[in-house]
Parts: sequence; structure tokens; C-alpha cells
Amino acid sequence: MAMPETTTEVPQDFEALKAAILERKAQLPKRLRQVAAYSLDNPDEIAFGTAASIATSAEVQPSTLVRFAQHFGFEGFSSLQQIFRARLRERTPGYEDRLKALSNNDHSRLESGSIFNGFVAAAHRSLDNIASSVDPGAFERAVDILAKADTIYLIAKRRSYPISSYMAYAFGKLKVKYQLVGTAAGIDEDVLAMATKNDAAFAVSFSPYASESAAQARLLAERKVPVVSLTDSAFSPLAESSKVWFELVEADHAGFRSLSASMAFAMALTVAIAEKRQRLAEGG
Amino acid sequence: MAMPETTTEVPQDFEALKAAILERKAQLPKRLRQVAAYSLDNPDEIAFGTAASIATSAEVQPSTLVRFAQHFGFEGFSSLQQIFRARLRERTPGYEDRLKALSNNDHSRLESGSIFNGFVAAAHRSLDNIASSVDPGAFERAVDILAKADTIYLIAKRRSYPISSYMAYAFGKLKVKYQLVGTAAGIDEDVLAMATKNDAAFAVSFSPYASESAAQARLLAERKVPVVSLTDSAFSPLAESSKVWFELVEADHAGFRSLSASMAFAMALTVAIAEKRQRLAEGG
DNA sequence: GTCAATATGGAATTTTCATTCTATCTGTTC
DNA sequence: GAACAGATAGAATGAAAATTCCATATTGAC
Repeated sequence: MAMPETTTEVPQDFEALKAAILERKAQLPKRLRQVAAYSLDNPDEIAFGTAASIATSAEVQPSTLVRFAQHFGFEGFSSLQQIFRARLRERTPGYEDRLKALSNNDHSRLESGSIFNGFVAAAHRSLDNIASSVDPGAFERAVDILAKADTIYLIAKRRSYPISSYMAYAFGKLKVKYQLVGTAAGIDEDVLAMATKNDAAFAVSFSPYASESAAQARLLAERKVPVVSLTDSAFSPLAESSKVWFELVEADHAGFRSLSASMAFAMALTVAIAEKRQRLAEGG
Repeated sequence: MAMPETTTEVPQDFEALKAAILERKAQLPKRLRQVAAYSLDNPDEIAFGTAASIATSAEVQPSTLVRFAQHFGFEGFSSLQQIFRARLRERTPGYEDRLKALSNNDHSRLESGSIFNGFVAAAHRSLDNIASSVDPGAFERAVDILAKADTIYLIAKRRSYPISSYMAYAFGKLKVKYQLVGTAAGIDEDVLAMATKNDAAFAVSFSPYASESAAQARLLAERKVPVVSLTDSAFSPLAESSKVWFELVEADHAGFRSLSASMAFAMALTVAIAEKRQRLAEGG
């Protein structure tokens, strides 16, 4: 039997446990460190899972979980698990509560806090809006066009650029051929010149519209390259060059428009395209 | 053996179960009604307790709990308990309603639509999570550090890159001096070499961590350049180099993590910095 | 009041699960 | 490079928990 650790106290709540784990993580042996990372990253799993299921998920042995718990002074895994369960019982003060607290408080002291909440709220509003403003049929058609394309050209400037840069990253991971247009100045024309009607383009532009993006989309459309676009108005110059286009108005906070809805849209489109491509490859 | 109930469906979420219980409560026999009342009054107990402990607390026999579960189409008590547990995992105000609204709209009818819904839901979940995981005090400190900086260095690779590219765009608009690190290969070292302790850096990196980002953050930290970072785990290599760091776990759909919360965070940070700068300029 | 149908309590059984134990592996010290 | 200490994997164990079963009780119909 190991001596009871009188020097180090057994953490009694989640915060104390988290602190203890963080403090000792560096000295922990490999597998225990693995558990440490897993436990902080997936606290809900620890709360509800069984030793066996957690062990599988964290890629360790159940016995490792027990040893981990004992390292932190608990009798066994079960008693450590209680800490994680208690955490869920005492509901953490949610975002509504905090907002309320903020609005009741002195504004100048928590200025940054209200900015923060403002953007979270704007993002929520954007997302609430998106489902009703995107037509499922159009989405399906867009996926169809882009999934059949050989190379997908991604056109976006300025505020829209983060969206296409995410798509570029994801397409890379998903092994979908793409070309990001508009990174380095000057070579865009040459890149676009390679596009054929077997390719397709996805253009994103919000008001105030980058004239280059519109021009590039028009150029491609004239050369029979199908264009799908995402914009924030039916009057967008992109609309006329596009086979399918989506109108997506982001909510704003203090004049700064959210990108959350566009980002969610872009992710969905990206994954839907990749998924459809796989199906086409298998089926055909 | 009882016939499987083909007419009545087994409730799949807490809301459905609650509705079913309320609907059938009146016709239930005494002990089962007792359990029905208890389960709605003490959902947390059901989630965390064992059949024996709950039975004692509700003043019934364990077998009654099993019968209760079977009455509602579950295989046994354990599967009913899962519903109560799932509810705690996803407990965020207003979230259920939104999801329900989503699954009722046209999108769920088409295949790509479910992908679309999935990403919107993941984005919502991320945003719900963000307010409780970001400490207002830390946010304030981060704003403080970055607002006082001469030039802000933005470090991000791969999946995090869209975030810093948005910040670069916004800083440009807001006339905040910045340097985007990691665009073109090779020159990063030279750019970072110019940073002094009057500057500051904002680094973003999510697991799997780009080793370059961590190395660059460390480099700056060693040269006394204050670093603020955004990451998804307390074990991130960024954490140790940072004066202030934020842990932000994005929800995912089909393994693709949302960026909505990070994006909202980045916007809030950007605007808060700009705002504070203006105040400093006026006041000083 | 009798009978049948349903509900209930509680013990028996089965299943699941955390924990313990031991052989093996890994890394370190001399 | 041998010997040791600590860490780990995986099977064995025993405890705890869920479920089943059956005798008894209750309810309602005739």
C-alpha cells in the first residue's frame, strides 16, 4: 500500500483538478500525459463514459486510467470521475447570464467584454438567418456543378479571402484539385487563362464588391466556365455571371459584419462537394 | 416477450421523451407515474445515479425503473438513462429549439442539406460554448497587451490561417500596424527578427499543431515579445510561450471542425484592440 | 364475491464494469 | 552493457449494477 499523500491534497473540484493536471503534466509519463490531455479536452466523455469506453477513446488501457486517478491522489478512477460529473451538475454560467451581468454592470469597465458578446451574438444571428436564406435546391445544384469540375477556381478578395483560404485548406486535405485566385498580385490572369469548361469556379464577394472578383468571374463565365457564387445582394455584380448564386446577409456588430454564416456555408459546400465527388468516382 | 412497439416511436432526445411522459402520465399505473414525476423533477439524478440509488430516492424498486423504461419503448433502464445524459452534454440555453427548427426545414430532405444543417448546428454549438470558455479578464488583458503594441505580428498556419487573414484585413481597415507571418515561405524569419518588446504577437494554432507556429511563438517569447494565443487545448505548445492564452474548442460536424467561434473571437479581439488604441491615443 | 388482468416487490441471475495483478517493456544509472 | 526502477499492457478477479423472474398484491369487470 502506498502511503497516503499528506503533502499534496486531493483536488475536490474540477478547477482544482485542472490546475493540478496542468501543473504536473510535464512530469507525467507518456500514457498518463495522454490521459491528462484527453481528460481536459473531453471532460464530458470522462463524466459519462465507462473506464473501458474512455480507455478506447483515449487509446490507453483501462488500468492506465486507474493509475492516472491514483497519481492525483484519488482512490480509483471512479472517484476521479465524480469530479467530472459534479462539474456538469453545477451548470457553468452561460452566455445569457454573462450578457445579463454585463448589461447590468458598468459599461466602461467591461467595454471589451461587451464587444466580445456583441460579436458572438451577431454570429448567432447570422447562423439563425442562414437556414432560411439558402435554398436547398440551389445548394444541391451548386454541389453538383462543383463536384463535376476538374479543377475548382476559388475567387475571393479582402473580406471574403478568409473563406476561400479555408476552402483551399480543406480541399487540399480532401484531395480536391483547386486553384486559389488572388493570392499574389499579377499572376491571376495567367492562372485563370488555364480554366476550361470542364472546370468550375466559386466566387465570394460582399459589398463593397471587389471589382477584380467580379471581372474575373465575368471572364470565366464568358469562356463557359460555370461559376457558383456567394454574395450578399441580388444586385451583386457576381450574380449575373453565375449559374448558381447565394445571397447571404451576415449580421453585424458595430458595423463589423460576421463571417460565421459564410464560413459555415463554405464548410458545408466544401464537404458536400468532396462527398459527392467520392460518390461519383465510385459509381461511375 | 412483448411485441416490439411499431406504432409508437422510441423518443430519441430529451424533449421528445418529456413530451411522451407528459402525454401518457395520466394513464400510467401508480408506481410508474411516481417514476414519471421523479424523472422530470430530478433529471440530473437520473443522469448520474445508478438504478439502485435512483430507486431508493424515488421510493420504488429498481425493477420499476426498468419497467418504466420499457413502457416508453426502451430496451432497459440504461438506454433511457442515455437520453438524460445526452441532455446534460448538450445543455446550452436555446440550443434545442434552434436545432429543432433546423431539422424541420427543407434542408433535411436533401442529402447535401443534412451536411449543411450539420455545419450550421456545429457553428451554433461552438458559439454557445465560447462565452463560457473565454474568461473576460483574460480577454481584457489580451486586448491590453495587443493595444499597447507597436506592430502586431499575426502567426497562423493551415486551418488557422483564415482567422489571421481576416484579422489582417480588419487591422488594415482600422489602421493598426500588423505583420502577417507565414504567407510566403522563407521570409518569416526575417520578419520576426524585426520584432521588439514594444511589439506583440497573436498566434493561432489548433491540434494537430503546426510546429512552425509553436517555434515562432517561442522565438518571440524568448526575445521578450509578448505573445497572446488562441488554441484548443491546455496542452498546446503555444500555451507555454504565451502571456495570455485562450482555450477554445470548436464543435465539429463529420470530423470537420467549425471556425465560427474562433472567427467571432478574432473579430471581437480585433475591434476591441482598435477601440482601445483609439482611447489610448486620445487619453495620452 | 369471483375471476382475470395487470401491477408490484423483492430475490435470483446475468451482465457489466472497475480494479488488481503480473509479465513484459522502456529508459536510466553506474 | 548489466541491473534496476518505473511504466505499461492485458488478462484475471471480484464487486456492483441492471435485468429477469416469479410469487404476491391490487384493480376492475361481471
